[in-house]
Amino acid sequence: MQQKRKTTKADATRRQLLDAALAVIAERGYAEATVDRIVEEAGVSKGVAYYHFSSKADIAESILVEGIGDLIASFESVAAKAPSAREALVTMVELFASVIFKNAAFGRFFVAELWRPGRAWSEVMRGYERRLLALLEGQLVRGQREGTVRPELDPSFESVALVGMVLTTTLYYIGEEGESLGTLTERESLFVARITDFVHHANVPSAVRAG
Amino acid sequence: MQQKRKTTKADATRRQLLDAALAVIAERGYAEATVDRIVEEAGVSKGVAYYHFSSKADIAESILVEGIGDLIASFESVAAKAPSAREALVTMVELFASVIFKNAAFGRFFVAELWRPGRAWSEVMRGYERRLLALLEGQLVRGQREGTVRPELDPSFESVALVGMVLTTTLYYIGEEGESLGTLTERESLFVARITDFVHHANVPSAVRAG
Amino acid sequence: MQQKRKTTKADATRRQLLDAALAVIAERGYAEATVDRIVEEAGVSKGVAYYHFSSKADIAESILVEGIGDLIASFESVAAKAPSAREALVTMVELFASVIFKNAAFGRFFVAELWRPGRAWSEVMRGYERRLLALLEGQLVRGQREGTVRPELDPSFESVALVGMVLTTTLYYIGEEGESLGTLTERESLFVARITDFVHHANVPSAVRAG
Amino acid sequence: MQQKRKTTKADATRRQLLDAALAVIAERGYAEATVDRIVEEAGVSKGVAYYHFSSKADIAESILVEGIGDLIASFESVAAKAPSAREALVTMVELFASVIFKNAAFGRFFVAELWRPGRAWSEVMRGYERRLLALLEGQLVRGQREGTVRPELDPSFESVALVGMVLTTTLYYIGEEGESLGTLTERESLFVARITDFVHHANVPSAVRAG
DNA sequence: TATGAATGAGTATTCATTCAT
DNA sequence: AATGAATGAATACTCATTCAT
Repeated sequence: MQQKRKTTKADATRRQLLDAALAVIAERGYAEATVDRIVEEAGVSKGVAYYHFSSKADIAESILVEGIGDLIASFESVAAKAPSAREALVTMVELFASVIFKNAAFGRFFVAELWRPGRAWSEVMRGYERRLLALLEGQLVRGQREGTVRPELDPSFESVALVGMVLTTTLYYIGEEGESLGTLTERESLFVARITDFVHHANVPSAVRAG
Repeated sequence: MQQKRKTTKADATRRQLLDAALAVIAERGYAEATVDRIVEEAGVSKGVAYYHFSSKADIAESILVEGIGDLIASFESVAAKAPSAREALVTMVELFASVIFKNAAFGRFFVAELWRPGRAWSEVMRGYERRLLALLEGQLVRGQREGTVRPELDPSFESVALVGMVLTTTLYYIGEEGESLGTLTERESLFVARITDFVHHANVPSAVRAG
Repeated sequence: MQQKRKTTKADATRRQLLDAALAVIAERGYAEATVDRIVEEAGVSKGVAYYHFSSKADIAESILVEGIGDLIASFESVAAKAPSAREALVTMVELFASVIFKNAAFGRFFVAELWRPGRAWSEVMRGYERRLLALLEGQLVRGQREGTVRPELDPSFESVALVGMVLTTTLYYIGEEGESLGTLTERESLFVARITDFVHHANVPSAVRAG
Repeated sequence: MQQKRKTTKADATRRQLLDAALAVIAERGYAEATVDRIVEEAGVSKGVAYYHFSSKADIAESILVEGIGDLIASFESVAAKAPSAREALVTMVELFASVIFKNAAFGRFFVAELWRPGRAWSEVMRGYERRLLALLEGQLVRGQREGTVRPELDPSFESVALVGMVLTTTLYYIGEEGESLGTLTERESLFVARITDFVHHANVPSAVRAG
């Protein structure tokens, strides 16, 4: 118990650092985020940052891994429960957009690093990306089996397209309208509907849609 | 004449610097591209870089402005000549993807900076972005008038989605298959077709498509 | 008894720290030996190092003082028992070389710190050095009285020369041949004989030697 | 010529840095010498240090290499000119001691690094050391041929012993008496004579010496 | 006695930019 | 136009030491 309390406090420090880092990185990007600013924002000394993480890159990677990890967990849950690929895809896209709406900082960091040349992140990070894309791809393939996704579509291509599109449009929207706090506003929900509608039309065979 | 030759030589140096800068930036991103590496790659001295450009950011912005400027010019030409919005959009998307295929370095730089928080570039750069998006938007509106784009689509939303999707999928494809030299290969053309098909389905009303 | 057992355990921890510190210092020198590495090597926590020692320098000094202290004790015993200066000197040199052979880490640390500019060690350490040199010097003076050391030799000079020579040659030998475990090998004994022979010739007047 | 002047100025800066670095290192050793102190001492900015050298270690290595290089050149000249091994050895030892007398800073740095565990210096440095020892060794072998060095001596062993002895005794002497400026004082010459006498007795066969 | 989280001053190194030539 | 030496502020990272538990 004594032990536990200590561990908890150390974990709290770790969390503060991650939160502060995300905030600072979101402001000006990874490269311009300084460790000094991060620890100042977190209200801890510089030393602890290096006690808990091995480097600035390690901090950033932890943020990305954690964020994508959560997303992957949600996607997996959706994949397991959704009665149809169509519903799974819609929910996934909604989830993804929601996450970005609620944490634009993470979205910005993610989009900036996802296609960044010469990325600093390890193979671990790439593995996470692949898993995220694979979950989308899986539902697209399932949709083709179920007849709700056009057979001529390339699932691998489209999973990337979906991620790129959701990220870019949502961030663009936030840039113009401001970030969301708490639950999505009506306008935001409308916007998400626009994405799912777009995807729906792109995917579904005319015959089915007409029906 | 003396004057002209000199100017020409100066222009050549400027060109060398821009090309070298793009190559270096493409490798590891803007932040990790050093002026030292750029002048080394260009084979000129450090001082001359600051004779031709006011700062490192100025070099980078010149690259972006030039690249997007060319794209805008092409788009404008397409917009003026295309007999229908539908054809204009397809051509624009093809053009865009081609540019990236032939110059992945530029594509990577563009995608990294387009949604980057706290961007270093001036309003000039934002103006270019807006013009690029406006040209796509214009054709989407035209398409709605012509009945080949679903009226419920938001042209502003979709122009952003198009740019994001084309950039991300093309770069992803290049990452897996390697960059193109010279004209597009058959596989690359097939890939571009996949994008236009996706867009087509997302845009066109069922009735029209069915027809 | 409770007391004693505790003391014993505390002493064990102290011993572990000293041994670990010597090992770490021997690897890369005092400056590059970190307290973190030392406690890791010792298998104890960081705090405990500062419970037993007041500083990193204190740990290092303890090692040196202990090592030289042992050497001094041996030298004193030799000085008391040896029937002649000549035998005393030979035994001292043999002892010194043996100690280094069996603990190259200590030898390296000693030689590095002995002539180091701006040494971190206190006057205590200097006192030990002086005592060690004085014991050698004492036997040289005795040898002069006994007629086995040339009168024109400066005992102060030579005591330093002996220490320097034994340290450097032995470490050089170890560097080439590897450290000794347990008793000295035949080759090592041969090497030590080489040192004593050298010293013998340098010291002894021709008349005596010839005799 | 314009060119030459520039080069000269750059070289002067380089020299200033090396001199300053030696002074600072001599004070407290390599590990405690900071680049800040060095550039302050040299009266230049921090940046130039890294323009001329790749790292702090590079600066230090340059000092060592230069110093030993000079010594090697002198030794080679002596080896070529000396009529006998005996004279060559005496001159070499005198030269070596003189260099240290006139530049104790270098001597201290040299002795500290020569047997330092986990040395930072490259193979280049080791090569220099070997060449220095080889030149001494060469004269010892020659002396054995000429009959002025006892055949039972191991030249490899003794070359190391000589270097160690000269370095340690000279530095010890300087520590007690202070460094020399300009030519050697009478006392210092006397001290050097003491070394050569010691070496002489250690080397020469009794028969010869008696003769 | 022992733990390990936290501190913060210190350090090497980088790099955009300037400037004398 | 061009060179390359020089500047100095900024930055990631280290590490001896402290301290609450």
